[in-house]
Amino acid sequence: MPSTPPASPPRRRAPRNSLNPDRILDAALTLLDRDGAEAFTMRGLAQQLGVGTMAVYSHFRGKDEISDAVAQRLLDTIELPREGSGDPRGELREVCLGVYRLFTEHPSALELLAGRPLRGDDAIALIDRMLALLVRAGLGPQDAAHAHIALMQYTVGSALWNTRRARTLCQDGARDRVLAKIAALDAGAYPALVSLAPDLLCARNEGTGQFEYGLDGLLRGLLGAAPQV
Amino acid sequence: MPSTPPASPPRRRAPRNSLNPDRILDAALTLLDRDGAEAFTMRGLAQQLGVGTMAVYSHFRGKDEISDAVAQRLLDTIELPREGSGDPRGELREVCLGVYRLFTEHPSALELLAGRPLRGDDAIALIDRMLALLVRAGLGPQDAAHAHIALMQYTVGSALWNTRRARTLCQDGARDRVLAKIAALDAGAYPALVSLAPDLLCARNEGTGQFEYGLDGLLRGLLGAAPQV
DNA sequence: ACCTGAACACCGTTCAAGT
DNA sequence: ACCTGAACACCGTTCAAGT
Repeated sequence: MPSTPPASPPRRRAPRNSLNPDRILDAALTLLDRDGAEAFTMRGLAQQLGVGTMAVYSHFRGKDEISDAVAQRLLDTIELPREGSGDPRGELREVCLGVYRLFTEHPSALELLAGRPLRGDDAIALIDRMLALLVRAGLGPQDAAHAHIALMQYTVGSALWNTRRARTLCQDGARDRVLAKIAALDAGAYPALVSLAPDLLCARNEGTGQFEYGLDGLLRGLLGAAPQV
Repeated sequence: MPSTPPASPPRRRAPRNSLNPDRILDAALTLLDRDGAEAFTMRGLAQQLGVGTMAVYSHFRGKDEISDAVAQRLLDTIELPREGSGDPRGELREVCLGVYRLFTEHPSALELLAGRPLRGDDAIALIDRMLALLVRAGLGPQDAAHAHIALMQYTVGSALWNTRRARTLCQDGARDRVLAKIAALDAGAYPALVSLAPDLLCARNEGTGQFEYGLDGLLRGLLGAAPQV
């Protein structure tokens, strides 16, 4: 059938002001969450918007600027617990959980934020809040600074760990291959691993339980001995 | 000068067996460490080897297989402390420091390993060792599993944090821009951050000091109260 | 068997041109 | 001003061909 038109007919020219930074960022976040940062392309973004590839460049300098803007917007969505007069440890827990949730709900945020300096007001507010809580918990300036960084590192590391694990385990048959590998382990050579394998697998599937286990341990170790459930 | 030959004359055909997997992985690691995972390309690798782009494909299926092999080789270089009968906490510290050092000395290793399941024997040995130490420290099976994952997450997060920070701070003027940003902060709006800014900057430049601070805190919190220097 | 260049289907981005 | 396609310099990889 020689005269068949192409399957997707050439898009009509987009009306004059149909595009704007907000619409672009919405589409970018949708694609980022759906396909991951690695698969995020300018061409795909334009297609999602129903627009020529270069149209986006009228609103953003390029891909990096879009990634930055998406990251910034995500940071702004972190909910800080309302200023409480209660124990600072509980509030610190909430703040870290908020950051963790952001990163696990938007896995691409990790890749977007990991490399860039935090320069949004909300990120600043978050850091200030954590530091104030650490001081209120009784830490001196240097301890508070160290503790703040340690908490952020643990939180980011946990989120990264989980999202990467999730991605590799979602592939077809990956789960079975892991189980087979474990079953094949030599119990003589790796006794601890073999006997704890069920617990390891179980710990992984716990959602935020694993994160909270380490977070509570870290807070306990950093803030002092108060047992607190 | 119309007859000038091209600056780099076409490479002679490479002798028959000059290439082998080891030479390829050596070159790959060199490039990865020098330019980062993002800048690592098959074409660049072939050029580094003085060989046509496609020559590498005779020894590896593709880029992913090379990345996997490099990651595996790096993992194998982690030195486990010799089996000690002493306190498990000190040994756990050493193991985590070893992993941390690997990741900070080879920043690309993080990107290579973060997404892939650990399937080398040395990685297995490392996990087994950590679990055994945690059990020896008195943790039950589930606690040991949780603690092991938390320690890995913290270690990976710290290394990621540092290498990314280092990369962005190495760019020209980035350091000054950060300082200017801090100086411009409103002390009324962000009192804790402003007063602790010097401590934060200082904590960052400490090398492994910051990492050890959090690691000791985490070990203290996970293993129990024994104070230990 | 090992190494080669040309070619394909991608990518981000520059550019000159349309409206 | 905003949107467009063609073109450029990249990328990983397939392929048929050289040695």
